[in-house]
Amino acid sequence: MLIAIIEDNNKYRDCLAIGLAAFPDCTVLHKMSNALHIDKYFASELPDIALIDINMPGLDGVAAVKEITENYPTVKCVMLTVNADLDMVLKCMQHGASGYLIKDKDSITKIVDSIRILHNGNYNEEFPLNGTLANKVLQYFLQKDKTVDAKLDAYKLTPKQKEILLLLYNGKSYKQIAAEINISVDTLNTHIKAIYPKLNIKSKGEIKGILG
Amino acid sequence: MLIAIIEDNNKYRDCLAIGLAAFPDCTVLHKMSNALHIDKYFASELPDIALIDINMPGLDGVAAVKEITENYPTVKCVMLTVNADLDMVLKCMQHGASGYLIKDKDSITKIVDSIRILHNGNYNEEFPLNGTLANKVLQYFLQKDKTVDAKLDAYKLTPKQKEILLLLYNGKSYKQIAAEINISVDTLNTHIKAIYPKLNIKSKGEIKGILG
DNA sequence: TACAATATACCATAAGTATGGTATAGGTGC
DNA sequence: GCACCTATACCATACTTATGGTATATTGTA
Repeated sequence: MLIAIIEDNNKYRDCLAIGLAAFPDCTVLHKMSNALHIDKYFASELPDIALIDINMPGLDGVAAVKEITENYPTVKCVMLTVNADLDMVLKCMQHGASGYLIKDKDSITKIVDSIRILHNGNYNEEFPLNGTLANKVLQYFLQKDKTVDAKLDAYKLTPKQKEILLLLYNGKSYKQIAAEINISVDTLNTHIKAIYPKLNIKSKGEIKGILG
Repeated sequence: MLIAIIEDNNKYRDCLAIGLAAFPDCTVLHKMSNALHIDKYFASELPDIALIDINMPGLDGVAAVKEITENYPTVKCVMLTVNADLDMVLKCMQHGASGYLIKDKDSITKIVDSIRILHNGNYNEEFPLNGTLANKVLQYFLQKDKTVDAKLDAYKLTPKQKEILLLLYNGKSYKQIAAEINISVDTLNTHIKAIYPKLNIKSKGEIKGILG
């Protein structure tokens, strides 16, 4: 497997390169201290896997993933980071990262195992993910999947407010809602003035962010 | 921790009870061979945790979870099963199960660890899940998330239009979107005038109806 | 080269949404 | 009874979103 390492910390980068070289099926093709010269390196030879540090000065890891997946779709990106930040993981996933490992907790062996899985298997079927992160991501999706009704309970809304919120959530206009539940648009406005502060939002659009 | 075991296999039930009793912080409160008499047992004393076998004759494990979470919301349900069936996991999650472990792969120690986490922590923050299953569930949700992208393809939108539609879908205001993708609000309006007819809609709110 | 498609931008107007205020009637609980 | 919450309604104003029109620069392609 041909590997590119994009990591600003010289020590860790070299350490990783040496560690990987110890595995007969791993060849470290490129070593970069930032993501600015990806094109230059990749022009000579394309790696199978790019190990990318998230926290880098200049062009950061997330941007690097985006660039690689867009311009070099055959290269699979595995993120390396010290912090298990859910937002970062989701961002990287959205931009097409293929895996997410944590520097301290995941050993070289674990890294090699992960990239082997990626290299041999189907990108869509495997996403090497650190256990702690897997749980966080899972929670995120579970939260997202929880029934809307259950979520509404958390905001101490009255039955009327729930009813209205659901109609808003389903994309209906004020007119439609007022007609449907037989109140005036003014009354509807009054209800909404009570609902939004409870959810800490300021517009219809943000309801999606609350209820998924 | 007070534990109830609901498991039709006598051998495994007793084995589990004995195993759990070896941990000083575990007390097996009830042992049941089916889920029919939950009320009778729970009337005398409520457990903290219910370990529930999925495959039981009569009232099955999924139904048991439902009954317990509805009537005894303080009791946390951990499912035990031999098969890593994704559908089952999702069903149990929807009905409020707090964890999902596999009989053969997850040892007693793992079970105890899991219920300790549940007992001490917040139900919303932890969901003990067998690693194999975690991956499956993760894939399921990732796949589910991808369908939005697939749906967009059906409407023959340009990349810019897709980008804008997704931002609209996520509840962002015109101002926010214009700032995010560095175009003027006027240009954004022009794009939207091109997008809505393609989707046969007339307002932001209706996007939810299209993309779910 | 010329055409089509895309992306950009501005103007104007109408419709919808957000937020402030004020007010009345019915129900709950102390 | 009185305070409190809920639901109802109206007024006014500001902001956001929707839709019409017109126009220009870029890109790819017939």
